[in-house]
Amino acid sequence: MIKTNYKKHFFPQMGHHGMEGLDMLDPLTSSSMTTLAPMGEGAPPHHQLHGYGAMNHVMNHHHHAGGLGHAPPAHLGHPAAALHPDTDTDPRELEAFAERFKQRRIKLGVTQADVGKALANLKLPGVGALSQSTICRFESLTLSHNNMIALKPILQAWLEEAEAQAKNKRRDPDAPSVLPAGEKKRKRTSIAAPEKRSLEAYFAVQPRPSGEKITAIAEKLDLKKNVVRVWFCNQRQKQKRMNRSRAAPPRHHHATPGQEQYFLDSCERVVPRHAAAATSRATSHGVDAPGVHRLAPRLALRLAPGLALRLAPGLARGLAVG
DNA sequence: ATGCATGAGGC
DNA sequence: CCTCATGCATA
Repeated sequence: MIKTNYKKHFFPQMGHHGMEGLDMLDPLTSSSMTTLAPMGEGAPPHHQLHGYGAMNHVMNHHHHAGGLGHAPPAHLGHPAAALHPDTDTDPRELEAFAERFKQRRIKLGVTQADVGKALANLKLPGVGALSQSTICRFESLTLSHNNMIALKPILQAWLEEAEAQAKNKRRDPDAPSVLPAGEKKRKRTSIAAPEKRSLEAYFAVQPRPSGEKITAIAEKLDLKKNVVRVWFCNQRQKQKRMNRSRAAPPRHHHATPGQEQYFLDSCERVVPRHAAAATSRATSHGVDAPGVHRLAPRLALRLAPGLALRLAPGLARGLAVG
């Protein structure tokens, strides 16, 4: 089965360790008190992080969608974006910066995770630490355009500060890093390949299935409804992320009911009834079940997503008509 | 580097 | 419910 057993919220009492590197701004020399310690000892208990473990999440009050910065108009890519001289919203500039950033970061000998933590030391208003994931995504431009724009100035500030500190090296014994006690770990559901293929096929014709549709899909693939819903949400985000590569504007391509039904049918019964199939393998501790194998996907046709739209209609009508 | 997830906001 | 920004857990 899909084991998604994470334990809901739960914060460690915090205090979590005094994290090591306090000043990761200067990784090379690793330690200059000036940049101060992340959190830990005397840290003001003011964090409203919401996550599990202990990292912070910094989005302070107010705006959200604007991210840390703001949200400039940013329209999806038209070729001729010579309209606004705003060099900061230019995808090209972002791309260039991301690359420079990564190179210089590496040159400084700092990891993505280090950068994330060090950001908190920058003490910029409203800016706290970020995860390795986010830094990685920034570098690979796998964030939304607005998110990239919001993060750029922050990372740029860090980079400058880090390079400045790298110049005047210093040394200091190091800060200890007592790793905190273990916490409950949340489990990640792992959707098996066959199911994933079915979901992708469906997504190709209808990226935004209704709640009922989602329920139907979940049923057929033997996945929890929420897992399917989240999958579609994440898929949409991915599709959107940096619309680079060209403009693929917001087409509302609506699939005919027939098309949807067709795909639903094609995904059908990937999982045998009952038999709690261990679709997702227990990632990690095997709290889970015995290996159950799933049947091969029933997709009648292996079509490229794009093709599916053009070819499926006829078939759909003939086969299913929803 | 990425997949699945949470949560704040917005409707 | 969705969108968005983010992150833990993983591969």
